[in-house]
Amino acid sequence: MRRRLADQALAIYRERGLAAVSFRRVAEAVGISHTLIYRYFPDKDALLAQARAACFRDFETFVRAREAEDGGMTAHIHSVAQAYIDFAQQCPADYRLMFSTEQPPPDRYPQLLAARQSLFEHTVALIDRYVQRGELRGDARLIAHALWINLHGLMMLHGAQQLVHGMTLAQLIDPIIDRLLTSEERKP
Amino acid sequence: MRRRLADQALAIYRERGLAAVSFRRVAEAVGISHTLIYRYFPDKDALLAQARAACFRDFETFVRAREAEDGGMTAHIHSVAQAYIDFAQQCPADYRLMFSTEQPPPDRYPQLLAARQSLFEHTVALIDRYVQRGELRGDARLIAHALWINLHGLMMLHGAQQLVHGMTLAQLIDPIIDRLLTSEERKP
DNA sequence: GCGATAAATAAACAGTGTTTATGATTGATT
DNA sequence: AATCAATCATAAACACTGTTTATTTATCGC
Repeated sequence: MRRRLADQALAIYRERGLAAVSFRRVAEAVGISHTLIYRYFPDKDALLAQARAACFRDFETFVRAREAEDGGMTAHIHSVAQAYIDFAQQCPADYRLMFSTEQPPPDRYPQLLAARQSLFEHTVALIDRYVQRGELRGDARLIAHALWINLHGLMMLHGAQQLVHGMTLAQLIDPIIDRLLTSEERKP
Repeated sequence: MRRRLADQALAIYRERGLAAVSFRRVAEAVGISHTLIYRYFPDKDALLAQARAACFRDFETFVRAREAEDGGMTAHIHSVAQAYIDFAQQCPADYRLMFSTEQPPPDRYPQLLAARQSLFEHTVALIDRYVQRGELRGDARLIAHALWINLHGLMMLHGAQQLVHGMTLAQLIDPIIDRLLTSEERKP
């Protein structure tokens, strides 16, 4: 039931925006009274946190389904980056909700924290594999950070329509990733 | 008067969060009736857009005041990056508001667009100076993009408390910038 | 002084998250 | 099987919100 409510909240968010996500509307869509939601969620933030967690799980499923492991390290990591970009473009609402700056501290929602952490740890693990094999130098977690930093920063500028015209996102991010994978490790 | 209202809205936002920014509260703080705000702003989004624009202007003033031009290119650009990080940490609310994912398309608010563009163009200009002098290779706008992408991505991961412990933001971003400034230009 | 215009407010509307009171349903106990 | 308690579900109410419409107040040219 928690899932049905969160799914419905997400559906409304997707097609009508955050302001349209109200207990009344969600409850009506599910077919219950709006005060009954309080049996399943302590407040609206908790409902949205659950919806966010669902987004992160979908995000991870999407990336896992798209990553191409059989073309070598470079192709593999590029495919992950491309999957990240594709998801952000195909599901802009989900992406906005997940990375909204106005959400309460995620410490209070362990499921959300876990879903997001799981996605990130998947990236760390895949990079660490190549580090272990000696194909990549450096700390896997730091490289994963750099990758996420660039992907998220790129999507942010894209969302703000502040990118140079006439270039695809792939054209912008690919050289950055290449640089990330080929450059020597530094010790500051 | 528009400024007074936007300033007060920002003040309330800073200390009590977005949910607390209401026409009633802003109007009371300024000493007018809440419906009078409609003489100055068509709706709440417009009021918030004005507050955002003020943030961007403050942001630019802050960065300009902090950038150290007399230590050479590398020190100069590092100082700008550090100013960016410092502002985001000293005024987290302003930063959240400026880069909120839930704002209406900024095309509708020319002042906001101009303020943000002005800040970005300042970065482009400063980098272009070094490109013109031959100290830096590549397209200034692309390099400025890469810089912003990394800075914003870093602050996002920081805000999500997803960065490795025991490292300052400077320790994370400095090697990235060094790499950005020293690596050869690529033609994808 | 007076009418027209602008400025400011008050009242009202539809809708919100949340709390409290009220009714329906179930399940176990005697 | 009847009853009591605990849960489930709803309805009503509260204090808000953004926004619209009506009403009052002030200002200015003549």
